Amino acid sequence: MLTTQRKAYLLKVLKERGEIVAKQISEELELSEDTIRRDLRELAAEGKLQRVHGGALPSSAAMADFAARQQIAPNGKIAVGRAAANLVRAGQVVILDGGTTTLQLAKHLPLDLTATVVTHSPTIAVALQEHPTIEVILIGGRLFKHSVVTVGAVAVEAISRIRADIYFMGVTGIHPKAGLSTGDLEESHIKRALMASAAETYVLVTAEKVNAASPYIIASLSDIDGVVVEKQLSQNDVSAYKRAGLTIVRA
Amino acid sequence: MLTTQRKAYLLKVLKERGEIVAKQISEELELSEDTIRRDLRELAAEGKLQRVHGGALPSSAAMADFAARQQIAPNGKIAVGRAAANLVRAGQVVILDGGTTTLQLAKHLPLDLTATVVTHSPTIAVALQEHPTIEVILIGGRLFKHSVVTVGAVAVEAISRIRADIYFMGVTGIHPKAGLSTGDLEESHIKRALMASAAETYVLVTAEKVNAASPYIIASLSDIDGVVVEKQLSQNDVSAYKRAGLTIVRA
DNA sequence: AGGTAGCGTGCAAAAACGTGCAAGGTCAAG
DNA sequence: CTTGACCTTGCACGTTTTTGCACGCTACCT
Repeated sequence: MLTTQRKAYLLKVLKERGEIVAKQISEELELSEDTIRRDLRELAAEGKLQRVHGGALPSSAAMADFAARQQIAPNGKIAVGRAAANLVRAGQVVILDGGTTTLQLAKHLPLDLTATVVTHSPTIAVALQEHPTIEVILIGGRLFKHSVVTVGAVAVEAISRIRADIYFMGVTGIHPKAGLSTGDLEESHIKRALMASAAETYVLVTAEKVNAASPYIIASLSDIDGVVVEKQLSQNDVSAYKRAGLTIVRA
Repeated sequence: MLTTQRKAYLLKVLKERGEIVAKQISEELELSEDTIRRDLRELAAEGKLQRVHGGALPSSAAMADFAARQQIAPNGKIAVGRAAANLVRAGQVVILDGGTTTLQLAKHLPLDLTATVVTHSPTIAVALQEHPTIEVILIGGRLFKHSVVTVGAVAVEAISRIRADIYFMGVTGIHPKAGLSTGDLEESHIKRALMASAAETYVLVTAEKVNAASPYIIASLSDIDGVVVEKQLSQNDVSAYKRAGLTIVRA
């Protein structure tokens, strides 16, 4: 095992488990604690993590967990969410992705709207619990903690049995050539399955995600029907997507 | 558990519950009171909290106000939840019912516990998202809004494919003759399905539910293995359940 | 006023730490 | 192909930190 690999592993563990216990890692990797400690010291010097007695913890709020991200809903996300909520018609079956932007969508659904919402995000299910006339269908499966959505074969299977009118997708990047992408492989599969179960797919896009790409490709622009973007984006920024034939909703 | 995490945990508890009781925390974390007291002393020195006899309080009045609002869970539910959490062993597959008492159970699972939690409650899934080492399996289905749990054929089907070690059930009534009951028919079906998928079933019972019955019967006392009850209940109250062969855990 | 629960201190064992060093491996110049 | 510089890794050693326990003191409650 190479040093670089080992450090990557450490950062991965930190992200997934939220902590690193030096002794535990040394057993997992069958290396001495000294080596692990050395790595931790170096990663701490690079600012990638915070060294503590016994192991390491995430360096800062930069690695902020989902709970923290949730509290600070930027205006962009609120605007995009509200605009997308207006696209929903009475009686429709709507699929809502997980994520902070779609959560804003859910919170902005009109109180007199009668519709069915399908989601794989327990957070959104809880948020819609107070809505009087919306029927909620929750997709089960293994909980992917980082995004707080269910993933896995069980989830894909459940999704395949649903026919929805419209799917609102969240992404971490949208790019004219690379298409839509996200940071987790499992999630990209789920998003594809949700697309396949919906007649139309709209992507919710806040400014920082435009012309960006993440490791895992979900689909190309030609596979979706429209995007909801922040009003502040320039004509230049959206022209490529308009040319691709997408409906542009400015929030 | 790392020292730094423990201090973070203390501050979190302080924020959520509005107070810290040293003895209580030492039981939750399975550490000596000395260690907790030392931590409290250090945090007090940093001005992060105010040390008092028996534990600690928020340093500022503004914080105390916020904390007080959060503290809505009655002591009985907290005690029963905590006692039930202690029944969980490392590596087990645990089914958690929906409800406020089981939510307390989830919140009191030791932070270093490795286990799998199966639940049909999105609320519990969200609460466990912060837990570092617990794998969460969410049961999908139609959301029954009153209790915020999934129900229906899809849920029953998903449950039937799971084999768990122990199931913690919430009820609205437990009665020596009528057995276990709840207020919704769909939920009673789900609870039966969950029982069938678990090797053992424990029922969480707060004082007001003892010797009460609701419209829909879930099962008889002979179908379950134990109950977790509040300590305040008299011997008289529990004797009927003891005679039925149930394990009684007093919280 | 007396008993109990909580407190702080000192102490010892255990765990984690940093440093220096040697064995082994890699790579490139000779 | 050999040599030497350089890096990585595990171990030994002494140091520091952490933790639980024993002891006597203090605060709180009845």
